[in-house]
Amino acid sequence: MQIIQHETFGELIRHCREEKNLPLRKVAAVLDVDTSTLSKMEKNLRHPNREHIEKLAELFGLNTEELRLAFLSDRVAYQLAQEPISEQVLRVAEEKIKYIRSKNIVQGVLEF
Amino acid sequence: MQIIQHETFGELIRHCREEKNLPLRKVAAVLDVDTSTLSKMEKNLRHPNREHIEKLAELFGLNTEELRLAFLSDRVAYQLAQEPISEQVLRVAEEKIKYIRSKNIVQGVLEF
DNA sequence: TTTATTTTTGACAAAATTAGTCCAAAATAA
DNA sequence: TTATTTTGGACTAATTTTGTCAAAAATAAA
Repeated sequence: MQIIQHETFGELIRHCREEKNLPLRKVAAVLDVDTSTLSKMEKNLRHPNREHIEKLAELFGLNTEELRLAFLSDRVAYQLAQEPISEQVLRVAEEKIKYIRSKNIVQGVLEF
Repeated sequence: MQIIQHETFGELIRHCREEKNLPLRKVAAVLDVDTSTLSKMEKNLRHPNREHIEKLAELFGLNTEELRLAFLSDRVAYQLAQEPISEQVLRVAEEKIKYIRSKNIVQGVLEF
């Protein structure tokens, strides 16, 4: 399955579910949540945790990382969508991440 | 004052305060919070709201946007610092923001 | 049509997170 | 020393987030 870049996490898992012709009921059972919760997740009204993402990835044959990418990028995008300075925020954030990581590396060993 | 890119929001406002030789007490009064709250803000243990940012910008003669940039980029950076895929997250988020904005523009009018 | 099944929605309580204060201790300056 | 500033922990209140339930709405099957 080819992931569309601007597809939200919710849209993505809904499309996967529809592709497999599964009712919410079935997928919700795998995640161990109510159908209502999953319905909201597909509408981005509830957010997945790591466990949800792992189970969904397994179920739909996706890479865990790409599902996590979809979720994390959604979160950042919605946090910044109304900010006129979003572009700069992303660039500065990228630099800060590099800086944080460089600080946490002591003689090649990661420390957190 | 020249803003250092990898300086956190907390570090930034502390440096500004020290430059003006103001005790926490004075700045906290402007923000209408306890010195303890401001101390934590300078250590990034509490976060500023829009009002705090505006008052701090005015007090230190900074642009509101650059202060907000410092705060928002911190938030994104700390959310993604432990994610191996942070770079991709930033790129996809950028695309999603463009997409969200394009959806919200109807005949040149912003709709939210 | 009916009937069964799936999906959506709002209301709600529980859980989790965040914010701000108080106060005492620690650090610093006078 | 003494005064002032800064810090940190404990705590409560406020806010946000989560998941469920139950009923309504939508869709599919008989």
